[in-house]
Amino acid sequence: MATYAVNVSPAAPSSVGNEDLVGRRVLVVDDDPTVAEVASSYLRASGFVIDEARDGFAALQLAERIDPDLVVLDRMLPGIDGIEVCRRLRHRSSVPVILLTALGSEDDRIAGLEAGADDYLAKPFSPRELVLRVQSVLRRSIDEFTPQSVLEFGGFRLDPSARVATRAGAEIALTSREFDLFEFLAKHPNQVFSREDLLRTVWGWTYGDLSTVTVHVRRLREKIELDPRSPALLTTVWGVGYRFTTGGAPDAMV
Amino acid sequence: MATYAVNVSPAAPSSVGNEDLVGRRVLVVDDDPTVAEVASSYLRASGFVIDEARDGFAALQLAERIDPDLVVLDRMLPGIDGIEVCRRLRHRSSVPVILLTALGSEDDRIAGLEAGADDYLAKPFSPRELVLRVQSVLRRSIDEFTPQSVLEFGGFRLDPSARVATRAGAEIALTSREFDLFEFLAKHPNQVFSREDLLRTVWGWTYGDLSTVTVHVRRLREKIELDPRSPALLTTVWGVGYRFTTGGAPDAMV
DNA sequence: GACATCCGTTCGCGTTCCGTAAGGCTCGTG
DNA sequence: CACGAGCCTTACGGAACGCGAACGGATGTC
Repeated sequence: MATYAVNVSPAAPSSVGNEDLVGRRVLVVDDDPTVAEVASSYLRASGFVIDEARDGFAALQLAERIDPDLVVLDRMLPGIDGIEVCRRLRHRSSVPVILLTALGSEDDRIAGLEAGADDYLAKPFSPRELVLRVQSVLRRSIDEFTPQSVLEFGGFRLDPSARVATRAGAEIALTSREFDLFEFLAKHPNQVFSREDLLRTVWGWTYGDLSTVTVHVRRLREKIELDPRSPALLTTVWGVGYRFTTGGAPDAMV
Repeated sequence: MATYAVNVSPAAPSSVGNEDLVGRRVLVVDDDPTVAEVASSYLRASGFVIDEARDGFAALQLAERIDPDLVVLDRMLPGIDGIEVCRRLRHRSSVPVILLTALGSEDDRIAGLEAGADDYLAKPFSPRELVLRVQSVLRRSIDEFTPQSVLEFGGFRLDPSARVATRAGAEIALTSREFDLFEFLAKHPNQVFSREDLLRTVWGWTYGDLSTVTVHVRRLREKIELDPRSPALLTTVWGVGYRFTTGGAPDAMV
């Protein structure tokens, strides 16, 4: 089944799979042992490596030592306040922070965002949602700092940073949209996407004319398919959407 | 005529529109017929397909059979306690659970969190709010780009995300409905489903012509059975329905 | 300012798929 | 063995869908 974790920015097509998240270090900061325990065990079950701190001071010290990939931070803490901890964390690193607020009050949210929190969760929260948010935020931050890798498959080569596509060394002249579409499909091969899916992820629209997708698929086919009349790579799945196959026959040469 | 993808709730930062939720299966578990009835009718009005159970045991059994997308679970149940039901549900699937608690007591909340509930609602609840919570939780649990697990059995291979079915490596050309039917049956082997069951789960209808199922079963048989005249995998259980056997003879040769 | 490029939209056509209806067959029961 | 209900098979019409071609507007370039 599918999903979405709250993404504020219009659906970024992430290439980071859940398996890339396994082993990441998460620091859980809460003075309530029960809450911390529940959160930790769920996160651990999802493959994260967990450290815990009971107050702000310990949190800062620990963060310094272990350099976590993400921090789950309670807003209300004995000693240094959660907001302040967040600010100080941010002062010397760009570690993502998820803030746990007492209630979804507007003030808390604003304060949290100002302090540099990446996301927040109102208490009482569901541990499963916490896991989803952690994964989502981590995915985003990994995306951001991972240099875009070049995609190679079946004679094609896609360079996202240069925005150049070649087949057997020869450049394929793609327009901007065509490249975006191609890139997304190439990053998620052997998966069917509906026109709505593509409109949301590639175009970043939540509504719109679906035939836009149809036409662009057609144009893309014209440039990458050997025989655009009977597509071999970018195939239509009737009543569902489109699927990109990198090369059922391994390395379908040109 | 243009076809539009419309997101009904622009307020929510999620990219999953409400239309994606229509037809999802919700299991409502409550021993009080009045409560169950109210909840069911409201959810049904919002486009969900509803099944009901009166106690924990029936709930677990039904969940096994129909594989719901979400469970609305009363905390107080005759026989097995709601919390325990939740825990057992979680034991073998990741189906989201919304717990109905007698009152927002702290103990209930903690116990629920530990058992893995996704959200709560204190009784008496507003049916309107229930619908909203169900939609919200479902939206969260839908992760679009995480490929689903591939099913393999007796020479067959079913890839739900690619929507490709193969036997011994050779692709079987299935239509959309045929694939859905095949997928559902393959996910619940050795179980008998009535035509009503299939119409509800695969088609997402609560009423309709049962012969629709009959015909599709026949069409599916034509494509997956070695001898469609005497089916070996998708067999008829007279007066009851259909059963799919992954390979009565272990690894039914090709 | 003229031109080329790209993008989103529109319309008509051919195809595919689905649901339903009708008749024949099969299985279980009395 | 006969009957009836349940199931299978076939055929068909309509609706949904995808495709191709072309148009007009917006944008950027020379």
